[in-house]
Amino acid sequence: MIKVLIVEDQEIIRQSLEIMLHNKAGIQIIGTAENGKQAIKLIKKLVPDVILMDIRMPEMDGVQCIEIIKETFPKIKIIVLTTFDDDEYVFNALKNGASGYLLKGISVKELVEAIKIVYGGGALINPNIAVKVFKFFSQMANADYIVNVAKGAVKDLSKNELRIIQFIGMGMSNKEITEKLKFSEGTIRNYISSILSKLNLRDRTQIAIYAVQSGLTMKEVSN
Amino acid sequence: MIKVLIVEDQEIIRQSLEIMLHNKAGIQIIGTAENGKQAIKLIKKLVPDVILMDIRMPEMDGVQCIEIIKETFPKIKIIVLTTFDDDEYVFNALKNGASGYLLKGISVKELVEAIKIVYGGGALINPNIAVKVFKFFSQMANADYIVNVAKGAVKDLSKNELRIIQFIGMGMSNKEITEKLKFSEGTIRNYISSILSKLNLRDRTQIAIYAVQSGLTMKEVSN
DNA sequence: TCAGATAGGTGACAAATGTAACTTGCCAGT
DNA sequence: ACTGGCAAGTTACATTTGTCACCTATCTGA
Repeated sequence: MIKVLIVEDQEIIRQSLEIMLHNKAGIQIIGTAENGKQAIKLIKKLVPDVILMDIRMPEMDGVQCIEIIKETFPKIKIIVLTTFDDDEYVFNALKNGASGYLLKGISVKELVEAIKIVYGGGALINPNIAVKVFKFFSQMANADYIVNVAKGAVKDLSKNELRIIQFIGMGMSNKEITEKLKFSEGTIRNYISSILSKLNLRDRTQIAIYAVQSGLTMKEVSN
Repeated sequence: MIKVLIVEDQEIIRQSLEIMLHNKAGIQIIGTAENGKQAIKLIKKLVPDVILMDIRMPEMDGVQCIEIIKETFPKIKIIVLTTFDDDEYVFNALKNGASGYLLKGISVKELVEAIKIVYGGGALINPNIAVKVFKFFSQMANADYIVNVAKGAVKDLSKNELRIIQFIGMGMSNKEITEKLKFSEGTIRNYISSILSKLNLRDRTQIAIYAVQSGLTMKEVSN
């Protein structure tokens, strides 16, 4: 039995969701809330497995709500239901860890399916919303022109150089990096010079941009 | 009639795709290719609407192929078919502008549906792959701790300040920014000082990181 | 064993960056 | 007409950053 909580401010929709999901095999609606604040209180009592949540709500909007829920109950899966593809919200909701993003026009069958997929650790995006996600990625591709690094060059970087790139990507000054690695500041500067020439960049700011864009900031350095 | 081209190195799969899609209403297979190079030649002759493409291929891999196709024929839609979720490829394919990313285990019905959606300007992600995309987004969220900006502060930024943040996020020096906006370099520096204190950051490197992480670099400044 | 590479370090310098205090010109509101 | 506020600019200064030439120790392969 998957325990489901519905969070939705419009009564009509809230009720119709309840009716739709009522006595579907494997699904049990354990409660409903009208806004974010109520939802959070309920969650603590009822501990649902999956939450269906509207994104536009009074009091506390869905995005904030997701953020809070995910902090305290990272295991609870959240499916965002939205009337129309609210540009603004999509990415923030995804960023905060929603597992699904669906339009309300979805069929009962699809919704049930979605709940099961999400419960099982999967994720879902509505085709209409997928378009936005895809656009986002191609924007990232365009962003490449901003800091352009010869692809082969990255292989030439030593372990220390990679670590320094990460630190720069976290916004550290030379002094701070000096403390992390146990080199002298002069050495750090020399390393940075070498990084700049290898990657054909001009200054630490460009290194930082490269680090963030390429995701280096978040990787472990093994080499 | 949607004109479809199949690009797939394994003969069995290539043929089975052909058979699957053979005489489906609204779909016409206009050709098949075994690798990227062949595909590009064919595209010029046949001008398909939608391409079904394997991502792992000899000679020229799918990612490169997508990049080239999208450069010269941006209107052609591409659906990537993959045997298994090849981590490496997913993001690069999306970045280069693929409109769909599906596992080969898909049913005929779903595939036909997918082709139509993509042809109509939509996009698709397989649930299994959606998981990766969602993970990617939550990674971005985790990255927030690196450069931590008071959320309220962002509202205080003026239009000029926002534009300067974008330029810094593209790795420009003060001189370069001076040329873009028509202010004196001193003024730019004053603006940056003001940005730093509003966002409570220390130097332009941190501004750049913030710009990239928050996606500001890619947005239009309207205000 | 000896030449050469490699990791780390120094010091001096030029350029870029950030800060602060002050000026100027303009506009809105009273 | 006066005043406060704001956008833009100027100047001077302290700090940080990047470059370069050169030093030292350690190790490695012929």
